[in-house]
Amino acid sequence: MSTVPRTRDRVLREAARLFARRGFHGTTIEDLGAACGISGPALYKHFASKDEVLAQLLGGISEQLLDGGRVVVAGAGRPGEALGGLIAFHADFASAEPDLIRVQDRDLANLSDEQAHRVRSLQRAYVEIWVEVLQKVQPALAPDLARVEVHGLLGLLNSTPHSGTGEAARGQLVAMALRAVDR
Amino acid sequence: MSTVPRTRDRVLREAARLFARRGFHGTTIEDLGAACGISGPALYKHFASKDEVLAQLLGGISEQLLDGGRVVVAGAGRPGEALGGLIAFHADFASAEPDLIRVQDRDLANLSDEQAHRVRSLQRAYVEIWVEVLQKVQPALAPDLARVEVHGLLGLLNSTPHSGTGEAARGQLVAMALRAVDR
DNA sequence: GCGACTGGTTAGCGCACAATAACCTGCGCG
DNA sequence: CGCGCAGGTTATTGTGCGCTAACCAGTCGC
Repeated sequence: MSTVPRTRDRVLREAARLFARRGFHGTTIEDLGAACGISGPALYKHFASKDEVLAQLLGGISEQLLDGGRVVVAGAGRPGEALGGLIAFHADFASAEPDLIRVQDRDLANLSDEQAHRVRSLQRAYVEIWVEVLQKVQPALAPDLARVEVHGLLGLLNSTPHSGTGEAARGQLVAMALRAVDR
Repeated sequence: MSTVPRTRDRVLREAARLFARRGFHGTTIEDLGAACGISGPALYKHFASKDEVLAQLLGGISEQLLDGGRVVVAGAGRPGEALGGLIAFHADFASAEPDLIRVQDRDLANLSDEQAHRVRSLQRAYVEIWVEVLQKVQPALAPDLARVEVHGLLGLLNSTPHSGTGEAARGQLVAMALRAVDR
């Protein structure tokens, strides 16, 4: 079915787990291979370098969030609905993938300049979606304060790696986020 | 005046800056020395190892937060006042020291098991202070949900490295945090 | 004025680990 | 059947970097 080999995906999944726990530099090529049932340099049959693994991982996350965010906003009617949708969407993601959340804002610094730039612009675009929506909900809010508020919301929702990923936790965080932007 | 040499403190300050930007493994001993005006292995006159630098840094942060939190709670009257005090206190810290915030939850994994354990218990104790206060404010809240809520608040306030450290930003985050726990 | 200590220097060692080389196996295919 | 290639293996290389060694300058106490 999949034209792309399955091992590659496996590597990315395990990389998320290991990088989240021990960090990028704290994980060796051999660790990563072992976690995938293959060992060591076999990874180079699928990725050009260790850095490329990280780049694929971070790029994938950022694209997934950006795409999802766009879909949510496109499908929403009133701005308030869009904001609620973004909160729910991000909470879903953070709750389902705490490892990815962890890696995303922790190991960006370990990317090559070029890749880091790419990922950062995706992230920026995602944040801008939020900022635009928030500014429609609260037109009086200055743009830079809106950006502060968005980063605050994302920080709140991204606390899943520390706080737990259950359905109850997710609901709690969503409720807090909604109260935080409600006035 | 200070019985302790000044260079040591300088190293810790620069370490915070460099670790925050490039990460622990992304910063070499020589980088760190150079940033302090000395070069390379001179660090070993002040620290036994690179890891000890990180340990001192993280330990210092955790103790500072824990002590500060205790003082706030001890000096507060009603529980609501204590919670507001904790929020203001943490916002002050996160706003003044975004680098420390960054390093704290990013490079914990690079500590030795022993040191990591020490730091983690300090962090846990700090979180417990928040949880206890929050539970007094909202007695109906289940303990584990209170913990979720606290981590959410800390995540929100800890967004300063992404969102900016101005006075206006700090105020915005505090306001959000207060709304998030108000009902 | 001379040991001893503090805090700095440069040179060099050792090792972990990313990356490569060289080799093997099974499988689709004309 | 033989050939190419996808996807493994182990052995090896190269190097970045943490840390030690050996040495030197200033400053104190006696």
